[in-house]
Amino acid sequence: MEEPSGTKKLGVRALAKMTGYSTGTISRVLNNSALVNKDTRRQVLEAIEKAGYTRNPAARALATQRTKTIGAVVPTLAHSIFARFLNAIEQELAGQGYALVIATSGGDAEAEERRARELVDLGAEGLILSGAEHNMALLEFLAAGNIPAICTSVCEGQDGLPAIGYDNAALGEKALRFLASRGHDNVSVIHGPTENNDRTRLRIDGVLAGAKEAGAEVHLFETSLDVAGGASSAANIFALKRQPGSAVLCLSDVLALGVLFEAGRHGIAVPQDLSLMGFDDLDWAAHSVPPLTTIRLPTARMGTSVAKALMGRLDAAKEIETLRLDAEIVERGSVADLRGR
Amino acid sequence: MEEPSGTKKLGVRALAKMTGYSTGTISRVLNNSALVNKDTRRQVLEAIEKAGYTRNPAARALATQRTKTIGAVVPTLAHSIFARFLNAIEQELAGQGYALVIATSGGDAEAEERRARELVDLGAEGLILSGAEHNMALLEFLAAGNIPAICTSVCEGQDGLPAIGYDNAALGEKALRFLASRGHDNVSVIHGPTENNDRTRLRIDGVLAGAKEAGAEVHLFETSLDVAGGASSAANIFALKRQPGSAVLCLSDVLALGVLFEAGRHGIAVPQDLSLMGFDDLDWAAHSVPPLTTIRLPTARMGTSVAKALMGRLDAAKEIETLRLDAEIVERGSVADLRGR
DNA sequence: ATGGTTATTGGAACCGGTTCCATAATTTGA
DNA sequence: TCAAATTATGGAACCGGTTCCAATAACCAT
Repeated sequence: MEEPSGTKKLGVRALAKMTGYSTGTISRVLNNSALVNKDTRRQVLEAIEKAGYTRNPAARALATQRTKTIGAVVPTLAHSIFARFLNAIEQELAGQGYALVIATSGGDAEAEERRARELVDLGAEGLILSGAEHNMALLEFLAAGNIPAICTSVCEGQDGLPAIGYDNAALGEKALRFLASRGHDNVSVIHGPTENNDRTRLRIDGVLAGAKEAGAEVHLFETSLDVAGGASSAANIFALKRQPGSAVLCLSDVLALGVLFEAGRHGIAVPQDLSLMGFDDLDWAAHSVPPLTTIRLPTARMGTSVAKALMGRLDAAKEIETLRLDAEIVERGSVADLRGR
Repeated sequence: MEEPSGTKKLGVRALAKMTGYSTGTISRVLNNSALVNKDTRRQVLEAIEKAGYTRNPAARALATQRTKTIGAVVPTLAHSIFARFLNAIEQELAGQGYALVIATSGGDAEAEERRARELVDLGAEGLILSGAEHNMALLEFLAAGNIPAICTSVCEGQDGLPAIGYDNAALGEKALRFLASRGHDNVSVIHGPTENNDRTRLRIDGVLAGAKEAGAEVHLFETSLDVAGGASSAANIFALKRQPGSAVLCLSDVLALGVLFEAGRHGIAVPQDLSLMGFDDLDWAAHSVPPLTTIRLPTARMGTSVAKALMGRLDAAKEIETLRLDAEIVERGSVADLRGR
């Protein structure tokens, strides 16, 4: 209907007839096999070029039992932290001829399972998951199908799944200790939803542990994970009669941006009147006023490592090893040093 | 090597043997065909469940000649504007059982062509491209393979390609007219790289056209498309002996954030001392100090439309029609009204 | 009972590369 | 000069669902 032109279908067999060689030879040329005569290769390539042939990916995948596709299920693409992560993965995969298929779960475990199944059903050979907390059904599905998968953004997988990421609890603790070391013994912590988000929960656990050790007081404020959430939490904090502390720790930089704006709106100077610390090190953090002291998450390195691990598993049957990347505090100007005052 | 356990391979034929039905019937069940006895269906489904069978996507794709996969090539995933766009696409596609494969080009036309080919070679049935400006080789490739593709973020495709997006030039003009209508007749325009970015060029063209009509003066500042770029351009502008105007128009919100920070750093009040206008309407724009007056791009609607159009083309051979979405100015507090002063 | 449907199912052909095995051609070695 | 390699190539079998056509069974109205 679209193409009443050509001679039906253009496949290896047609190419074979055209060139006088066999399908086997055509295929060998297509795959850069060493066992083809230079001259033959040239002829075949010419024919391919002239005929405008492109190979059928499905047939190829069926015959080789490889799709060279890996899938990633992330809560959302709308947060730059995930986008950055996927960007790195994609870069790494592309270099080896792999494709990245993505799906979003909205942070829901059921949805994650569904989407993961769909990705596999559409050809994904390996999966990248977010966090360590997954549906039992998903785990069984992965085990049954012997599908390699990696938990990311955490450093400990669930139920035998390997993980590549950072130690959220340790980082939370580190952040609080840092603040305490600067004399802040009463910290307001703003964080996103804990439901369906083990990374946030782990960070909170770490913060609490750090507070206990350092003898600091902590107040938790849960809100939506966006600038608006950060701003409204800040407004709440500022409105409290009894000032709940001299520092605000945001478990995501987006929240910190909201706090920064809200502080500006109230004429509260950072860090003179209020110290602020973030988590992520987003693009703007180095340029805000004041520049934000935050924890730099190794998002890009994580993406690269995940991609490499998965490809190693698929291409060379190399077992995927859990990897803990470290993240350091980037000290800029948003936290005041209260010692000795 | 991995599985010395089972009885070799588990396919429809094995399932047929197990249940006593034929491969045809198994397939019919798998595809929810209406012509299967209720009872038969139940039995087959049970067997499938028990055996933990999952169908081979490649074989299915080969037989049906459909992969239900569409590909998107974007300059980068690291900018939230693209992430938001892809998020919307993914949501829409997922509802219809389609998968989204992504690739990044870094804004380079050669790379775009290469990546587009790879996506098709990996199974993409349709392509989503950014901007209207593409490699000739890519266009030929698409035409030769009769591969549906859509140019996005623009409202006019290249060489017959359909487009779904907004009118960058018109919006640039609209922005400048808006500023002029508020009494700003000397505007500094900060924008990202124009090389390999027709959208930015179109916006600039529009701005210049608007300036001519409104009798306003315009100064262009090109920089990198990030907060740092916005900040450094702002610093340059502030440093100019002769104040080049009372308003800064940023052709991307990220740049405006940099300007906002830099202004704060210099003690320049927005909008009292300087008016600022953006482009995109990112998450934070409604919450900054002052909230940013900007042009809200219909990113999500664009994503949804693109997905729908592509699926309509693939599932129902419906021709893709170029679509111009409109974007309006969101007036918040960052532009001062100079009239009558 | 009879011709004609309608509801189900069997099964082979097919989708289009890949790959292994056999064959043929050319070279190497002793 | 003959056997053993080495190099190229042909070709059929195969990957695993899908689908079309034929076949059987059950059902209907006259």
